[in-house]
Amino acid sequence: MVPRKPREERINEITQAAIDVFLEKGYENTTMDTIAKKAGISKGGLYHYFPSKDMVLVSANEKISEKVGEIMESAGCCSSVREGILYYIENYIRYWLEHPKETAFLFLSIAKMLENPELLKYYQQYTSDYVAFFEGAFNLGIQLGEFKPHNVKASAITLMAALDGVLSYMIFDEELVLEEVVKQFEEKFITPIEV
Amino acid sequence: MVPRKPREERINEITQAAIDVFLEKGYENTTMDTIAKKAGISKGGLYHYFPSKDMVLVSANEKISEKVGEIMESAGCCSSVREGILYYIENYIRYWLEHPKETAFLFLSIAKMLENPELLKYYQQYTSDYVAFFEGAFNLGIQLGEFKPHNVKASAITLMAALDGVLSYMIFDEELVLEEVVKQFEEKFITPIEV
DNA sequence: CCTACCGATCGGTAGG
DNA sequence: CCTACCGATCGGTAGG
Repeated sequence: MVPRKPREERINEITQAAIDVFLEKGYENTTMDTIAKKAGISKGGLYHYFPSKDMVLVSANEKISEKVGEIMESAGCCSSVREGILYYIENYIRYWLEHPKETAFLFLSIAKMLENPELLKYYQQYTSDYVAFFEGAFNLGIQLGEFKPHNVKASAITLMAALDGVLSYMIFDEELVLEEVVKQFEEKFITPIEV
Repeated sequence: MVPRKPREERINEITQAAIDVFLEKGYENTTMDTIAKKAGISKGGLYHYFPSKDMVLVSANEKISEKVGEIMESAGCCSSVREGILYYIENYIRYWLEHPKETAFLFLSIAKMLENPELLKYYQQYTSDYVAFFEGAFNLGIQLGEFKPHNVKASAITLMAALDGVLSYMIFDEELVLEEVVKQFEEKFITPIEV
């Protein structure tokens, strides 16, 4: 028997269907059957592709976070390392700010992964990529003489942490303007390490 | 009919029972009946004190976060504002780091509150208290000539955000030592504003 | 023995 | 503050 569609593609469709329902109804209020129906598949068929609802969560989380990878890539085109990092910070915050439901889902995913040792490794992958991005950028900046030598990994983690942390604050506090926050991040995380 | 115990006390007992079960089994795997049994009450009785499972979550969250208030108070006794803020940063991180289950629960609570407009106000209360603490500290520091005048609210939010954000990183990344992280926070958030 | 599924139903639980 | 009980639903699995 020949598969109608490649496995990868099917997984992609299911993940997108899951995201649609998760964002509309929340994770806990979404049934596997609803996801299956939306993906044009049976529940039994869904379990052929995903071993559990948790793994659908992980897959949805990965897909939602893909946008962040794109922002990283675009940041590479900036004229200086400094501009690249600022570009990333601004667009990272902007993306989540413009997608509050995705942000709530992101936080739920983190919570789920933190409380489930089986899932923790997916979260580790997700964060180590982001930290590596900043580490690479800082190192490049040092190499190019833009930045002073410093503890690059520690800086990268603090910056990533502050970015993640600030998201939930910004969602409900309308006084917090994007430009203000970006300026803050520039003052705290970039200016001090500049040559 | 005379209540056997004051309402406040009963709510406290139930909240503690709920925390015990939440931390052991996770929020979603905890039934109202289990909480009730643990608190020595019936499920019907439990609903006399809490209108919904969500409100038990909020109450549990408040109680778990009480420790943070105590750290704030202790920080007031430090010899300088600088030392007080450092004391708070160190003990805030230490507390959550030593209680990873509580941290996972905290993140879950945030996620729940972000996705439920009804609950958002509880989260707002929770954060505005913390931001106010740092705002107060920074203002005092400026008054006493320890710190340079600067955008105090923005600094407070960025610092709080970074603190919250760094927690999830530290839980799984064992390379991240408390002292290192505290040093980072000092460099980024205190040294630059010192006179 | 493998793949890509399906219709039907299980044992157990939920908040109220 | 309880017993009794509801309408509905869940994630996951069976055989084919």
